[in-house]
Amino acid sequence: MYHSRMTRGRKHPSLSAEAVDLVANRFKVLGEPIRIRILQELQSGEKNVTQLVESIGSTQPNISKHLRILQESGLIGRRQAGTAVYCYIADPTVFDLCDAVCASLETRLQDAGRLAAELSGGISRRRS
Amino acid sequence: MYHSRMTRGRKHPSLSAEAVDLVANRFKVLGEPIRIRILQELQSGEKNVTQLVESIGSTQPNISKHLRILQESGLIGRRQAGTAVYCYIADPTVFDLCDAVCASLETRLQDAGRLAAELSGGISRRRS
DNA sequence: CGAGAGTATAACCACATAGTCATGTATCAT
DNA sequence: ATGATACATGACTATGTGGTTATACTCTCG
Repeated sequence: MYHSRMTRGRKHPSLSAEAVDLVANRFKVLGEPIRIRILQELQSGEKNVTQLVESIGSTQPNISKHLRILQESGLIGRRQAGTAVYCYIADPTVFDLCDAVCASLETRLQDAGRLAAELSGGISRRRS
Repeated sequence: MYHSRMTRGRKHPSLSAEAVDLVANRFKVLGEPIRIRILQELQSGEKNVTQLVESIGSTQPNISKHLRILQESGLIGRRQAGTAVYCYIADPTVFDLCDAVCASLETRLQDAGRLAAELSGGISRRRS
């Protein structure tokens, strides 16, 4: 039996269904590579739609649609300047999320690498 | 012009396309309410498939499919005991992610609440 | 060796959505 | 006003995937 810790430090009273939906939806917004790319582009400062279209390499309607999703989730904001619309990061904590995922993936890949290295030795040439 | 900070503290050399895909995929795995629910159920200790089916209230094949996705992404692990398969959290950092999202959503909703409160006063009864 | 319990899997359907194309809208310059 | 630029939006298609159903697999027990 694992049983592990019953509750870890702070109490987590099992979120309501709506709260779970909100959290999952935030993750879902981030679950699209092109949206991660957009956030990355905006990390170095605001950019307008055309600039994003060029730097990311997609069509303008596609970028516009993803920008809308990012804005509706509160991750980015917009500022109109003439005919151009400049987008900026509205919730910088999103990069902490990405960093945390990167860290998790890194250890996971390191473990996989260690396993691969271990397997590369074969079984027959191993003494117990 | 916003221009903001050029780079914030640590340098972020714009991840490669594959790295972005990996990150986005991790987020996508978490972008499903039922999978968040499963992780939540496992937070208090390991459970077998039948227990998860009952506590979550879905069908067994559905839960099994989501468990597979969670395992392939390295978030959970499995332990076979007789005919039962017990699942456990393999990457506890996932709860840090959820907490970070919750915190972000909380401030966002608080802001929305403040706006709502402000709007509730109307415009006409406001002096400048 | 059955029989039954616990899971996994395959086939299928329904729906959501990413991408594209065409078009609409708004702002600026001439 | 006219044209041009920047962006948004609607319609459409293709693809991915969540959920269900039926079935297969794998233990354990008698």
